[in-house]
Amino acid sequence: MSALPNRDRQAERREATRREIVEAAWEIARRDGLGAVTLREVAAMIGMRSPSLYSHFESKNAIYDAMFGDAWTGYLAEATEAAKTLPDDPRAALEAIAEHFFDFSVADLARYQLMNQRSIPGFVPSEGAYAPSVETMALLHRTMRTIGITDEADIDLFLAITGGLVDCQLANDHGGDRWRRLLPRAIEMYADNVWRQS
Amino acid sequence: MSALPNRDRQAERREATRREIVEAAWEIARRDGLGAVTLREVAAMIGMRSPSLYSHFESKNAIYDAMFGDAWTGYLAEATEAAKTLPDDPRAALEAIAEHFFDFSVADLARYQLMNQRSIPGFVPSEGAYAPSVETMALLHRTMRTIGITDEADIDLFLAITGGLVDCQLANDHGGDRWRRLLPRAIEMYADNVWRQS
DNA sequence: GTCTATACTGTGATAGAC
DNA sequence: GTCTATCACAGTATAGAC
Repeated sequence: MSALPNRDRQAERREATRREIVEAAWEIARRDGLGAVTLREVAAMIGMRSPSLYSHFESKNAIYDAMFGDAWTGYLAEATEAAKTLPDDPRAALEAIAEHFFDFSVADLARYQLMNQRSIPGFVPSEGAYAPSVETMALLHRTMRTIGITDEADIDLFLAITGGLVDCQLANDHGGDRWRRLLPRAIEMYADNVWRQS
Repeated sequence: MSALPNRDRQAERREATRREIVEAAWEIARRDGLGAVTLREVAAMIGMRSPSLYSHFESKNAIYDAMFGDAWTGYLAEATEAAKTLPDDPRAALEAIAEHFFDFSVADLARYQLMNQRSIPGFVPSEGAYAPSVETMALLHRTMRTIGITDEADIDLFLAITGGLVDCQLANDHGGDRWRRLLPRAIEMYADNVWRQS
């Protein structure tokens, strides 16, 4: 359908190869940890030599960068979908948001470390890869507004509580639910505080 | 005074060299980040070649291990001291504990990453280095008991809230006080929840 | 444009001389 | 204990085959 069908096919092929590389990197990261990803193994998994990766990514960190963008884009998509079916009750809505973030985070340690911790020495996400993260924050602010929370400090506190529970869960009880069980209570506590005047 | 003065002097000298190595590693970690520590630079800082470090530490991770033990020993010492002069008021005591932990954490990012995050790929603290961390938890439990908090879930929630604030501060507003300012309110919120029946 | 072969630098780690 | 020399492996640069 395009005026330049050849270009499109090339671009598609190129994008497909980039995806292959990133998917291979995710596989290693999930299996052996984020720091265990090596260009040689990524290349071997898709039948290449490591220098060939440089035809598609300018550095190893550029691969991490694509993974970072991937992860936040995935979360943004899920959160956008979830925002459509939030409970009407403000407290139930808060809990739904927190539980969704918690379960998403805990489902993939490597992904969480890449998204929310500075786990790779020297890696700083690019502006482009950071965009879906910023967009996710914007979505959170809009959603919180519909719940009746507009004060930025209130949102900051919500983020700290939710993130703190996730961190404790992953660091001290990986695979368990010791902190997951505290989530409803934590949200109740938070809601009591935010709406303590009314 | 010893029966084997020579042995003592050797042991002292050996321990002094170990300290030199660890201090050099801390200096690099604070300046360029935890992951930027290299054996060659550590060795150069104390006038050695890198292979010589292996006479004192069996691996690079063993140096990280000593640093990990260092950091928690330092915090345990401060916390033990601080526990002696806690306010009588339970809420004020809680806030003092949380503020002390927060300020200690924020004062040194590299130290915090080593103590509380899995920032070094493949590094797992040894049992010995972990001991002061366990001891710190025991101290926290004892202190919380004097405040009137005995339920383990209550303590877990306290840890999550405090740690969450620290993480947000370091990740999103390093050097600022955006989450530090929320700490008194967060502790108030927590106390309201813990003592909501009374 | 895509991939390979080769090679350079820096890393943690080891072997053996002194 | 500390050195020199060296290793295996990492990320990466370059030149050239197709």
